[in-house]
Amino acid sequence: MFEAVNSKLDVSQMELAILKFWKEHEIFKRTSKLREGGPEYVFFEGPPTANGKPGVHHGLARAFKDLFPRYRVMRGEHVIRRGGWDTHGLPVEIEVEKKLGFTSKQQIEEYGIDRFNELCRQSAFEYIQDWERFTDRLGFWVDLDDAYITYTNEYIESVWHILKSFWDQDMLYQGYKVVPYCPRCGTPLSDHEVSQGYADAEDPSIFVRFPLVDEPGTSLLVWTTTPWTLPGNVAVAAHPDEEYVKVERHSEDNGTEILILGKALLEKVFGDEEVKVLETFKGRKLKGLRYQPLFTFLPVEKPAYYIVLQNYVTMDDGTGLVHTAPAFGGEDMNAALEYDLPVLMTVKDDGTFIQEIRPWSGKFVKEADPEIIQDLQNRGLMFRVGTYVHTYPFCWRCDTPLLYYARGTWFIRTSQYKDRLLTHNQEVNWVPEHIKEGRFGNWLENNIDWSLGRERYWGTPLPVWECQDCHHQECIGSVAELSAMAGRDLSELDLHRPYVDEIRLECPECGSKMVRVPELIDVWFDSGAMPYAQWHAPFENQDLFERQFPADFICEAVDQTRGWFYSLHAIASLHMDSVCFKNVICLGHILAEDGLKMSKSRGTAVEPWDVFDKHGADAFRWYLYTASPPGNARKFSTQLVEDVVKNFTLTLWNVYSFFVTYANLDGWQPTQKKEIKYNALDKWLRSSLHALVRDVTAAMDSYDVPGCTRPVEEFVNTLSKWYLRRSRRRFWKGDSDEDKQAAYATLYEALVTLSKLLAPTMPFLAEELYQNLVRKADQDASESVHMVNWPAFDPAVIDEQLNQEMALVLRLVSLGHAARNKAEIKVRQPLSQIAFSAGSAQESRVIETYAEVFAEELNVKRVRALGEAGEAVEYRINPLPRQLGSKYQSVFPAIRKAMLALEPGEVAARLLNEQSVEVTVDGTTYSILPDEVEVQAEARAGLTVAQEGAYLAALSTELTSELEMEGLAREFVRRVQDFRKQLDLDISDRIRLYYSASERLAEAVGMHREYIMGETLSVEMKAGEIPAEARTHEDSFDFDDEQVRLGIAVAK
RNA sequence: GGGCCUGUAGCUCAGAUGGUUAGAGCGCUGUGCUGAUAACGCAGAGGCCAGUGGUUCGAGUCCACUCAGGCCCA
Repeated sequence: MFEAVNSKLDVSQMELAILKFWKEHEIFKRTSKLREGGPEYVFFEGPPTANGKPGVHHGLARAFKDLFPRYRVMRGEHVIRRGGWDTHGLPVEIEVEKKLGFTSKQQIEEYGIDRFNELCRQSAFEYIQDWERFTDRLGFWVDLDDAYITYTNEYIESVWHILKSFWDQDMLYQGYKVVPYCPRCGTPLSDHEVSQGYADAEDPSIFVRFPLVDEPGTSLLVWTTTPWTLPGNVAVAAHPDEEYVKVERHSEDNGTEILILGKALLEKVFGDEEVKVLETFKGRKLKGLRYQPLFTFLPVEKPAYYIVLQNYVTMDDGTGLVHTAPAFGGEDMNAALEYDLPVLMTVKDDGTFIQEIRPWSGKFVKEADPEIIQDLQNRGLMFRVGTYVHTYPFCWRCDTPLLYYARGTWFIRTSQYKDRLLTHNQEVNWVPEHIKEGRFGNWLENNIDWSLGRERYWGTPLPVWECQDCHHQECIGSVAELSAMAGRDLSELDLHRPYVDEIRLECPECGSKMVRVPELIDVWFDSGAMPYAQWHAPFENQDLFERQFPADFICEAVDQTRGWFYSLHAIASLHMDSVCFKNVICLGHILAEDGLKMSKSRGTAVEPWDVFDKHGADAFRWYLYTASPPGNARKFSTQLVEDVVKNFTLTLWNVYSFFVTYANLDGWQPTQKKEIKYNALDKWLRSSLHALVRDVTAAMDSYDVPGCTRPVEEFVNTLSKWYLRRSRRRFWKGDSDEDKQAAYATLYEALVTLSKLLAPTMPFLAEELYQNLVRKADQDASESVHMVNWPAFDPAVIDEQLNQEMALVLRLVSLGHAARNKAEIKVRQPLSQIAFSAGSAQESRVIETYAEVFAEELNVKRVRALGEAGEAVEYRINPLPRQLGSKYQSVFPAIRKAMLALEPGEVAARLLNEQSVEVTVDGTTYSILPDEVEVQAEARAGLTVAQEGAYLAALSTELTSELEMEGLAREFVRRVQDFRKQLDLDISDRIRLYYSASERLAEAVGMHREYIMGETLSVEMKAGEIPAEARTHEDSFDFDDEQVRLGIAVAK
């Protein structure tokens, strides 16, 4: 016996019970143990930071991450699903700073780096319990007890090892580069950090005169949006090949002045003002032209203040003459290197002017802009002042405007290994595919060196020590190495600041003191090093690491393209000369119902626990899998998850509870091994089922998530709405014959297979079905659906033709129902016959093959093909463009015209007999084949007809008294059934039935006595007075002008 | 400014290699059914397939440009 199933499913309660079952029986652990020795399937968990609460978007990634390991385990593979936590980095520091109310680095140092970092260590795990509960409830199987943690000494040591190996290969270098720099955080930002903080900003837009030294009264007109960089100006750049002009205009003091600017920008700059063009020339002519410096706060030790030629100059906006301050722009710095210009460092680390910039010393540079503008105005150098709205980068954490700033920092020479990065990218299967060549490929193509240094506190220290005297540098690759260099055992040392900083080494070159450089490394390097560092390789577990590298599968959202995806890929390419992950699903973002990002302030954020509590994790997961392709952004709401429950879960649940109910009534057991005589419907269902297994397996193997879920949905739908609908009677008919056995066996096979197919995607429901359907019947079966093997399909069972035929049957049945509706004759009234017409001879065969199915479903006595009885039928023919068009190309329209000009009846007759038809166009004769034309039939008047495309159903509506009697009998049955239900009788309760009916009805009941008793489970049926024992169950019914009084007594 | 993606019914999505009449589910309206009933059947309303121009006998599909949105980069 199966456990009785309540047709009303409480999803949440069911899932919680399954969770408990998994926990009590340690199913997760045992699925892994079970597959030990099997092929290794490698999954890398991208470590989240637990210093914020998990949201639905984390559910998205975790749902997708969970799917493939579960599937692979069922395929017999062994998967280590090790969790991980990303614990370092600025986000963590910022949170702690907020708590402490700090706004500057100085406060941190005063507070003490040791105490500060201790708080960071705690903060990184602030919400770890939320994460654990969330992960658990979602059914994401990942080992969090043994998760790797990026702040551990072991992890850091592995990172150091990689850095050292880079150092040894000269991949690590220190360089001066203009970097985006946050003056508040006091650190340069990586590109991926910068990219998170672009926003529209209004900046000054000023046009400044740079008076020429050798041509009094003539000035260069230069445009900039960063007045604060002007004290750092050392040159002006012009494009060598663009046209420039010298113009004369009336100046404000009623005199005239001469300005030089790009010709293309004349109109933009002067608008309606009339200016006189004195001269036009190429930019290269300007080379070396000297101008008077705007400011002379700092001495220059090299030639400066002249025009340089640079190809990056454009005529898009400004004046075509570009102010060059090497300390504050990448292109400026390049120009400085090319022309050997001086670099004026006018700004301190904290973003304020240095002492030498006297008027604005100590002022934050952006705040000094108005004063600088005023100063230039006072000196008559300002041509125009305006504002300019553009997108400008702000610090992604603290919102401070970033400064582009020349700083000494550390880099990895990734650009030198671009070829390797590109080659290995070719080995990766990206889902969606376009990321490979598009977003990620382009990014690699334009690779720039990885800026590694971070001047912060909570992170992996860069293990480079520098001699204070001779500046010799040593990179340390392990704790042992450090100990050896320091001359004492440091194995207990916390490898964080400030402790590492306190270690002083003796310089092997000069014997002087070496101290660690101040930088930490980019946290992305931490997470990108996880394939090695999670195992503490190569210091420990080297063999394990080798078995667990590279990954078969990783999955994160698209924003990781230049984050984790890149850091994994770059480190693996440089360190191992290998691909790091073979398959990657790159998820789109989750949007709120309004199509915008979820926002707490707009109230559009969805709380994941709401979803879990109301509709469960399975439905949540299923929605994410089926709603849209994984790479697309997806709108999300609780309502959409509810629809999954209603349309999918409950449909399946109904089939399941139906099966269990009747199987229990009949005492049916799956273990009964007998030759099964499948009927056509069973064969079709099994054919569909095995095709489903085939397709879902293929989709799973190619990481096609909609492909492994949507077809299941489709199958369940047809299972419920066609197979079960058509097979219902087979289950509740009295005797237990072969046909009934076949029905049970088929439905059981379908349900059990579904539970396995659903195990990776709906792990709870799958387990629930499995426990009852399989474990209840067979105590020796695997303890969990997640421990069984993935279902195999039998190609011999798959009959594509059968599947197509049944699709046609469904279509024709639908037409039959439409015809009945049109005739306004209910299905309960039997009719004499229905005739169908299909578009081709081949399709017409289906009508005969499935005559019985049609007869039963549509309640007709006879089913036939239209036209066979010689009734007058009109035909239309439809030459099919797909076939004929592609065959005859441009002649097709003429052929089509010629076909339609022929006598349709004759053409149809030939085609339906599978003969070809000849048409002549422009003297050429074409032979048109039967499958190139669709034949549409039209029935003569007198039949009730429903038509769709080439298909037609014609219903005979004449009623004989015999048919009417049968109709009445069926109506009678329905009243009895209604009554049974009303009385809340059990489905299998036998009854004694008493009735007194009006004359015609009584006659009908008499004629169909056996049928009625069988349908209503009556052991006795008597006309006349209702006996006392049935009095309590007595009622009257009127229908079809007939009356009946019924009494029911339950037979014991 | 550049790159990648998306745009098909009120909503969520399908629409191989181009094929003339663009589909499904949900929702809505009407109607039928009532031992699958938190259902089901049938019918209906609802689409300038984002726009413009091209290629073609034929374009939702291919090409170019434009517009809107998302993400990434400057």
